[in-house]
Amino acid sequence: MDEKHKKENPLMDFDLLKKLVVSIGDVSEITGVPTRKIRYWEEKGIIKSEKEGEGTTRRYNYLNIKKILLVQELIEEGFTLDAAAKKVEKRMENISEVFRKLADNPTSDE
DNA sequence: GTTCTCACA
DNA sequence: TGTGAGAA
Repeated sequence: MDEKHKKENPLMDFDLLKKLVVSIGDVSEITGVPTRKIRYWEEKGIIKSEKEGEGTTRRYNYLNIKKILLVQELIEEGFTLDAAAKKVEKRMENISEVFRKLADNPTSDE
């Protein structure tokens, strides 16, 4: 049906996604993962968060949330943190690449 | 609301 | 592996 992008799709608001940065509490609500667990994973080095300027609060962007989501799914399937982390790292490479591509060139039809 | 540490299952 | 409780 749609062969070309005539208008902007709200579901493809990559600019918003790239600017989307929330705290650990919001991530726990979105991912359903307790804040304790998120800090625990980061403590193990599975996930990484960015510090907000002068604040010490962790800030997570879309990629971080996606990573947490992937880890959670894998662990629930029976994988361990290290195993899940490895698989997620692999996935993140593709995800970040595709995401960057789409966000930088949303008018490309492929 | 967030951070950290100590301790437990 | 994940959580509870206390303290700031």
